[in-house]
Amino acid sequence: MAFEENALLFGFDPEPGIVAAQFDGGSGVTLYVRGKDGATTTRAETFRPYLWTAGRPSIGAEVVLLAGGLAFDHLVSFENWGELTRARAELKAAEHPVFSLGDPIQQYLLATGKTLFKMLEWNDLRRMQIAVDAQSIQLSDSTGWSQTLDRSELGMLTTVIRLRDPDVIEGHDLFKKILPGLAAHARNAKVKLLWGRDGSALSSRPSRIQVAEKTITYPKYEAAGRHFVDTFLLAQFYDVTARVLETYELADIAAHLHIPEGPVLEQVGALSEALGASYFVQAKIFPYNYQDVIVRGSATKADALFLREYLRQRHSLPDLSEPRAFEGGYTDIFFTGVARNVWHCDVASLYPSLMLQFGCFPASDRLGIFRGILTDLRAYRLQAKQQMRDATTPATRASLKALQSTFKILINAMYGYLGFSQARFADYEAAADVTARGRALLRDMVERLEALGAQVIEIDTDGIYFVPPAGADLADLHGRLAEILPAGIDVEIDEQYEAMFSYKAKNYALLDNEGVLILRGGALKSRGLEKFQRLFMEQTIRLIMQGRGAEVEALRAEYESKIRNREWPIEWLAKTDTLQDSLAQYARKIEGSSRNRAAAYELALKSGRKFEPGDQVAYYITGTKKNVAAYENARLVSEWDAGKRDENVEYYAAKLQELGKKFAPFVEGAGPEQGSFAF
DNA sequence: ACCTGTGGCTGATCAC
DNA sequence: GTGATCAGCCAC
Repeated sequence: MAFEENALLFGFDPEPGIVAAQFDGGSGVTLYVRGKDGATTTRAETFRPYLWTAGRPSIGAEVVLLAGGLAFDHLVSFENWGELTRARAELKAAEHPVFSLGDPIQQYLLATGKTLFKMLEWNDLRRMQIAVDAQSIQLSDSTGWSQTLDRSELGMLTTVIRLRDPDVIEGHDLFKKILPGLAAHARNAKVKLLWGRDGSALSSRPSRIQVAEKTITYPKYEAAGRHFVDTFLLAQFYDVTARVLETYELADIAAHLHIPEGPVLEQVGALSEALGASYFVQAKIFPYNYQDVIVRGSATKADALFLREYLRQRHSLPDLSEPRAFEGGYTDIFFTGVARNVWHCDVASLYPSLMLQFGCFPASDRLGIFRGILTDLRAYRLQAKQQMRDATTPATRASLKALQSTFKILINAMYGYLGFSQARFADYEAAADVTARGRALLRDMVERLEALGAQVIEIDTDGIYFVPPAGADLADLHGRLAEILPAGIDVEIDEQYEAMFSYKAKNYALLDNEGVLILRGGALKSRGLEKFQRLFMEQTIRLIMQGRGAEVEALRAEYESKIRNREWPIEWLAKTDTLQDSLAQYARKIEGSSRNRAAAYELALKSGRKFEPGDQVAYYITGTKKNVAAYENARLVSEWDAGKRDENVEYYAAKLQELGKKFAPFVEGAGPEQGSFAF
C-alpha cells in the first residue's frame, strides 16, 4: 500500500511482518515476525535506552548534541534500562531538566522507525477469542477452530494457547473479569499461566485509562509477544463519540453494531474486528504495541510522530509550554420551539481546514513537519474513501474503511494537539487563532443566511440549523452561502428535516423525513436520567413536534398512575452513575468538605464490595416523602425485591411533575406561539 | 500511571 | 427558598 511509504506517518523503517515487540528489562528487544509462509520467527535486537536533557548532563553516559538550539538539546543513551532509570532519578534530584519516554517498546520503535504489522492485512493476524462461565472456558480463533475446556483445565488452556500461538487474545471484560478470574484460579491450583511466546508467565499490574471524562482503573495484563484486547474497553472508546450504548454488555453492543445474534465467541470476534480494525492500522503508524496503541490518547500518539522525526534528524526539542486557557467554538441559539422544514449546513472539517488555510501551526516546529502531516492525512483520507467506494471485495472495503476512519481520527486529533499541555509542540496561540477564525466564519455565515431570508435556529462550532427562505433552491442557496467563504473552506448543506424542536443550546430534537426522531444534548437524553424520564421526554417531544401538545397532559397522567401503582420494572426508575473517584478519594473529599455526598458512592461504601473508578452503580430511591436526600434513601438495584416494592412513589411522581413543567411552555394550546416562523 | 480541546445543561447537595 | 458549587454527561 502506497500510504505505508510515508515515513513521517508510518515510520522510516519499512520492515514488514512484525507482530509484537517484547522488552527484556535490560537492553534486549525480541521481535516476533510473521514470514511470507505464515510462520512466526523471533529475532533478538539490542538498543540503547535514551532520554533528552536541556544542557549537557553531568553523568557518565553517551551524549549527543542535537541541532537547532531548542531547550532539550542533548540526547543521552545508556547501556540498559536500569542505568537509564538511575540516571533519570539523579538528574531529577539535581533539578536538571530531563525528558524521557516511560515505555521501553515505544523508545525502541521510535528510535528505529519500525512499527508493527507493516505489509500485513487484518486477516493475517492470529486472533484467539476467550470466554469463561461458571463451568467452562470457551476458545475459538480466526482460523475457525474452537474448543471448550473445563474451568479446572488451566494446564490444558496454557498448552492450547502455546499450540494455537495467537498474536492477539480477545475477550469481553478480559481485564476486569476473565483474566483476574483465571489468575486467581491458577494461584489456588498452584499452576502457572505460561502464556508468553517465550514461555514466560502472564503478568499484571495496576493501570488506568482515560475514556473521555472517565478514568477507569484496571489490572493491565501482559503476555510476552502477544496482545490482549478487551472488547469492553473498545466499546467504551467507541461510545465516547457514538453515545448510543445503554450498557456495555456484549449483546447490547453487538445489537447496536448490527452484529448478528450468535455464540458469545463469535460476537467477541466480530466486535473486536468492527471496533479494533482502526487500531490495527494505528499500530502500523505509531511506535507502540497493538495492545498499547488502543489505550493511548490520540494527542499523545500524535506527539510520538513529532518525536520520532525530530529524533531521526537529531534535532533538539522545545520546552513544554505553560498551559493557557483559550476560547473554543461559537455556540448560540436564536429560537426555541418547533420549526418545520429545517436544513443544516456544515463546514467540512472546519479546524483542520482553517489550520491549513491560515497556517495555524506550532511555532516551535522548526522542522515544519506539522503542515505536511496534516496535508498528507487529508489527502490520504480522501484517497482511501475513494478506494473504499471502488473496492470489489468486502474484506478490501472493510480494511479501507478502517484506514480512512483512522486518518479521520488523526486529522481531528491535530487541533486538540495544539492545546494539549503535555504535547511537546503545543501552541496555545495557534489553537486560539484557529477557534477565533472559526467563530468569525460562523458569524459571517449566520449573517449571510439571514440576509438571504433564512431563519437561523441554532449554531454550534461548525454547523448551523436554519429554516430556508420560502421556495429556496438548495443548490442556489448553497452557492450564495459558499461565496462568502475564504478559499479552502467548504460548506455543505448536508441534512434536511421535517421538523426541529429547539430547546436549549446543544439540546434539540430532529424529526427526519422517515419519521425517525433524533435527540441531542444532555438535557434530553443523558444517561444521568432515569429511563422513565428519557421515555417520557421522547414521547412528549414527539407529540410537541407533531402538533399534538394537547395530548401531553394525558401522557403525564398515565405515567403518574404507573408510578403510583408501582407497575414498572425497577430499572425504569433506577439511575446508573459511574464512579469517578476511588472510594478512598471520595471519603477524603467528604472529610475535607470539598465535595458533597452522593448516593452512588454511599451505596458502594455500604456494600463492602470492591469498587474502582469507572465502575457503575445502579440504584433507586426509597422512602415515602417527596423530599428526601437521595444519598440517605438509596438502594442498589441488585438488592431489589419485587415482592416488597419499596420505591418512593412520591419522589418519582414529583420528578415527573418537574419534567412536565420543563416542557409546559412548548405545550400550551399546542400552538406555535413560541415559534413565529413555525410553518 | 495516565492524560486532545472548550462550551453548555442538569441534578444533588449545602450554606445562607 | 435561593444561589453557589460540584459532578456527570453531552455536543462539537
